[in-house]
Amino acid sequence: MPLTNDDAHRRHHSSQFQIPTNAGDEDDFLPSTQTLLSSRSQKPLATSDLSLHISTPKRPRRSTQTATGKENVPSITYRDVGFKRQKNGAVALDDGEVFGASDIDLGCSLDLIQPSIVGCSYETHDVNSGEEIVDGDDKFSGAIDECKGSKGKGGYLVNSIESRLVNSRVDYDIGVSGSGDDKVSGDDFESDTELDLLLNLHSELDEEDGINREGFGIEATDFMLDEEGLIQCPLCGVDISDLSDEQRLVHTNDCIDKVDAEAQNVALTPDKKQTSGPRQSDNSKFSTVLKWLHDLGLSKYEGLFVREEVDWDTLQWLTDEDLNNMGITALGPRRKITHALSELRKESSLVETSTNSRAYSSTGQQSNNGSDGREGSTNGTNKTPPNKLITDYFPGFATNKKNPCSSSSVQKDVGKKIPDSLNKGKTAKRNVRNRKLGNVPVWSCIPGTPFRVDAFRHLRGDCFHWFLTHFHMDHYQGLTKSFCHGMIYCSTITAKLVNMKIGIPWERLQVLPLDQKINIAGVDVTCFDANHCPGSIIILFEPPNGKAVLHTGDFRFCEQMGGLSVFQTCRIHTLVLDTTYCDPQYDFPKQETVIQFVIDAIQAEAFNPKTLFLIGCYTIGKERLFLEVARVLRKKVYVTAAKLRILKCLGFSAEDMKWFTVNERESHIHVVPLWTLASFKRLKHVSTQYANRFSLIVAFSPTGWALSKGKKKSPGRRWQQGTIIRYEVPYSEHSSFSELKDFVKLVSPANIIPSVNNHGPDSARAMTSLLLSS
DNA sequence: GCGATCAGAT
DNA sequence: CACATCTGATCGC
Repeated sequence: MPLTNDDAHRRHHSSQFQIPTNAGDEDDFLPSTQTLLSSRSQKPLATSDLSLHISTPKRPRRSTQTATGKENVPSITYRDVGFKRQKNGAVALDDGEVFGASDIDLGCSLDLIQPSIVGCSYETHDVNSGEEIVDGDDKFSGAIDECKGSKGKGGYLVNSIESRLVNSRVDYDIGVSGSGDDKVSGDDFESDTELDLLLNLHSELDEEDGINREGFGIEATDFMLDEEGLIQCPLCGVDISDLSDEQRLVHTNDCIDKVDAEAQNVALTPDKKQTSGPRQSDNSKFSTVLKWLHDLGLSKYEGLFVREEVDWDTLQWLTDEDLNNMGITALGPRRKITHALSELRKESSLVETSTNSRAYSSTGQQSNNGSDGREGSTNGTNKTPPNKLITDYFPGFATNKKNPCSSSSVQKDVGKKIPDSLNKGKTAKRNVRNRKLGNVPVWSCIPGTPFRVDAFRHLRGDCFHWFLTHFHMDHYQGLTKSFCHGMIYCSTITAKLVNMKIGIPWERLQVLPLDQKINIAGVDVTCFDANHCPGSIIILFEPPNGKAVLHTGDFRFCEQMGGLSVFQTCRIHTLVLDTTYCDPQYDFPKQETVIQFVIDAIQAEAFNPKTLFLIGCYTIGKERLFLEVARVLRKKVYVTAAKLRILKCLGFSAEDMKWFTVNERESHIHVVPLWTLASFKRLKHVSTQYANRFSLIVAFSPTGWALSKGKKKSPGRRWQQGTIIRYEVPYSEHSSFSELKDFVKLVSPANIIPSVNNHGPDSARAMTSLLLSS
């Protein structure tokens, strides 16, 4: 049942948004054709720019079958939003689940905001808008202030670009080139726009690539060169200089398989140990600890140490706080232990890399913790040699690019399919990421420290210090409220979200300040804003061994970051790098450029008052995009109450917050989850629901993948089906290829560990063109 | 019945 | 591809 005018009238209306009246009759309105756009746009430039060719989406739309054979039809349902229909027909948010995952599914909010459409009374809306959305968490206010304080220092929030957007000449670098072979409307472009750069990128890189191949022997760069220039197997260290490239791969792959098999054999137990009892299965690894305790005359704490699964490695890094947390509340015993521990550390610092063989490494092969093996290749060479290839920083990269299931055959044409005999789909991918070190991926271990980063999928008793770089599912996955493995370190914003959404008690959360060195377990730790999503951090670890490790988490390199003095003053030994877009094909524009594009596109279409604009976002992420749209256009954007609650955690100023409204009548720009925009099917559903109020939907999908492979040089895409237009805009919260390049150049690490190893076979080559010295 | 985990989806 | 997420099934408590 469509919303009637009467219904609309009875809802309270806001004057905030003035609908332009100069548009043609709504009946006139044709589903945005290129001509129409051009002729009506306030900015001819923008409209011509928008004239991307309309292509058929590649993915066939089909309903998917669940495992049970049930039709999995995406739909907007009450259940999706986690609210309840009340007796009177009104709908209320289900408070008990306000922050349940589904509750944040803003895309499903249409039922909520348009209850009459689905047969509810208007009280519903009142229920909604009158919903108590005040957090009531005063205890956080200090923390939030702290966040705000960081604004001026170059945090996520600092990149307010409003003034630049308003004043600067519009750079239509994106969404302007049509299919890629169209000529860009000449007058409107300067010759040296980013677009040109984009267009030239591929050829340039190809050339570069060629040079590399000839000059340096690109195929060999996947392997480690030792100091004498011999090529070593990244796994066993054997000299393989004399082998052909293929033979080298074969050799390496065999090694991987061996290591993997070993890791499988020994590592299966820890994960399964719930069933067999945590203690007995690997009691031996605690025996040294227990003996040590006994020698100190503290046998009575044996139980605690076993319960917390403190093995010898973990022991070395326990702090007084840890001991207290474990339940050793008496000061005397804690003193005794910490003193004994400091003695231990002194000893072990003499033998620098000497972490004892890891718990699950029964084979003698160093199977864990990132501090070993890998470092051997670059050990001692803090100075970066000139013309070092990027893959020189990826010891064992050959192992990563290889499909783990392709065993030991050399294959460049292996394609995407993984042999059925082994893993399939995502499982296989995970194995790619996690291979090499048994269970714990290399990138989550910080060499020289007892720390893990974003490794909650691999919780173990051998670690007490868990860092979380930001609050995205793929980084906190595995973290549940029953977490009992020590302390979690993260930013204020992340801590707040972790506490709220997962229910981790504050006692387990340690907030890390920004731009300020602190000491944790004998390691200096400094955090910087990662410019990824709110609360995201880059972490610098300076362990006693002098080999600084910089872990970027997910990050987008930006000017402010380049200005940080640490990167110049501190020698970074190991860089754990977000390599999501470490491929020349990903060279998207600056965020502000994309934001400007979105703003202009909205303006171009806004002559039609019956246009609904949708902007995609994540639970956390892409805020800057819709906030800037709101600020520049001076229009509020609609968010659901649940989303607003999240936004309130992110440290935005009161001034910024006023651009958000939970009253959808106040805005024709709605913020929705990205996946709502993923398919036209869903968009059509939205369109149907809004049939009375809107005749056109313009959706923006902000994603770095907008520039991916199949899409070639088209820098942003416009799709249209009937009265629905969807733009894929290259708004990325990860570093582009060239930004990665700049960052690596700036940091000049001796060693790089990629945190994303999901590149196909070809990208190895692409990576090699990442020359440091260029 | 609930939470944790995983497989399979967009 | 998969940025990050959702959904359903399964298992253990």
